[in-house]
Amino acid sequence: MTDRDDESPPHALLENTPSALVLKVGVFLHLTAPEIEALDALDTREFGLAKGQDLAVEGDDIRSTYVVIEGWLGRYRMLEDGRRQIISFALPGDILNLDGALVTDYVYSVMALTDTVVCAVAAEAVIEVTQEHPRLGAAISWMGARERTLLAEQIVRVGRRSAYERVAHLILELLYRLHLVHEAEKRSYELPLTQEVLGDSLGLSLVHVNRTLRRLRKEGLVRLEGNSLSIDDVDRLAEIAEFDPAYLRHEHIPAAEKAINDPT
Amino acid sequence: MTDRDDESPPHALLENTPSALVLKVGVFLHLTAPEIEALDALDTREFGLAKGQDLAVEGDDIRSTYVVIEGWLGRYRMLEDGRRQIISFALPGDILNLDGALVTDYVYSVMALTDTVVCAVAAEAVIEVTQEHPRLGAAISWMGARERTLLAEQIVRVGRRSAYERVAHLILELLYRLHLVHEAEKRSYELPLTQEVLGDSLGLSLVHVNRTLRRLRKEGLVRLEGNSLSIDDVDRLAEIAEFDPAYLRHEHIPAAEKAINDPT
DNA sequence: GTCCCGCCTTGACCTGTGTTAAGGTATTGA
DNA sequence: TCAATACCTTAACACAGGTCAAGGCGGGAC
Repeated sequence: MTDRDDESPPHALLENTPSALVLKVGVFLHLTAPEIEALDALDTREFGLAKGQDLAVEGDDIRSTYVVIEGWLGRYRMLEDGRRQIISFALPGDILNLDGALVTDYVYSVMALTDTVVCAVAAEAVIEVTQEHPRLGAAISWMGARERTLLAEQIVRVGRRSAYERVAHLILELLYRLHLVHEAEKRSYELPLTQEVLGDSLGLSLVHVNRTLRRLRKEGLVRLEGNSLSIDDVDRLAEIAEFDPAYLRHEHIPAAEKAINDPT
Repeated sequence: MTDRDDESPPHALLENTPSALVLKVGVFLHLTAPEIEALDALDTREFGLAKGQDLAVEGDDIRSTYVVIEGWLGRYRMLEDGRRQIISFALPGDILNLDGALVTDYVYSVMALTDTVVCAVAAEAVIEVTQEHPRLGAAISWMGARERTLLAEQIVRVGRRSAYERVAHLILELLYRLHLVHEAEKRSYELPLTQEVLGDSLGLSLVHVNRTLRRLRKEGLVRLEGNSLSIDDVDRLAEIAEFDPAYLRHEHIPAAEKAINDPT
């Protein structure tokens, strides 16, 4: 994971791409030539966002779907008194607002948590493509299903786990998700989130996140220097968090391939 | 809402239906004759579940999608020490396991919270239908999007709201959802959930749910006799919960109709 | 240099919610 | 009739996690 010239290390996967969608969809579907063509024909627009900028805010009428090329974003909701809940993180390779054409005004906001680059695709165009290429529609359903799984897991995390378990669980989820897009080493990764952001994701206060991290450090489970997080004992951490990566699978799943390839 | 012969009042909407799917999908898409035909051709199997029975448990390899005909179910996860988190409720008219063919083994369990009747459809068949009728695929994407919204809202509820707000918020969400399927009066409905179940949904203990309901009662916001819940002051409750029903819309949305009807 | 600002860290104290325990009221079934 | 079960209710107490407050450190702007 290190022998690569070091200018732009991890997301080489996603570079030079007219349509990041092709790569994303290609992760779990062997695309045919016409399908690739159709995806590439979508007109896309790549642009950057500085840390802290909102990609969209509640009430916007978004008509685009976005593929994250680089950086992290967070979907969140603010309450009137300033409390914030981060609903989900979008990492490189993730898709935001998949159903832009179906769901009209947005009820959450999306913020760049680091400097980011995203690629916008007209949401209606995505739908149109699926009309002609139903397999792509199935692929999209699949992505949607995966997102639901992530959300469900977040509910369990926040609803029934202790602070200690929550932090451990999230750390592991991020490790696995980053692995899938080659943005993590074996047991470590760059975690570009402030403790405040972590708290707002986990339903904890900044201070308690700090206490909890301290405890994990003292117990020799993780190390955290600057933004570099490394996990010393993945197994024990997984045990503490009762973490099972099963819910994160999203490679080619034979059953799905079959169902999709085999119309009628 | 009362002038109807009273044998089987509310879900008349869903009765005598070879395929509850037609009704469900029809809620937000004007179906064409061939589409209806295709949906009706799916072979379905209706069956009942007694309260407390599991429709599926973690690890099952479910190959069916279910439409809830009658009764309430809950999707949940158990932790090893007995803690339970209910991720979402499925009410009459809701669909469970929409992506049965795509996601292999299930990472949650689903339990009948009341006596229920569900209608099973082979999940792969659903996919096949969408290959031939792409508009149906879009409709399914839409349902998926709606479910994600519900999950996101649950995350905010559990992550950043107080017990008092959580209970109020859930009470309102259920009111609105039941309205959509004609299972609620204007400001009241049957709430067939024990306080333990409410707690497991809201990330609270049974005892604290009780305390909180007592408070809502004492403040004249809701009445609860047996399973009959009625809300005395919807507006104030909504204010307390910071509840905005926008996220629950799922009627015909013009933008979506257009996108879907207008291929290329 | 030095001032500021964003972020981390820690301690002291407070409170919302969990836990334990006990009893109440229906309902069911023998 | 009584016992058992399922659910609700309430009180007393405990504790996880929130809040408040203070200070540290590093990097950027000037």
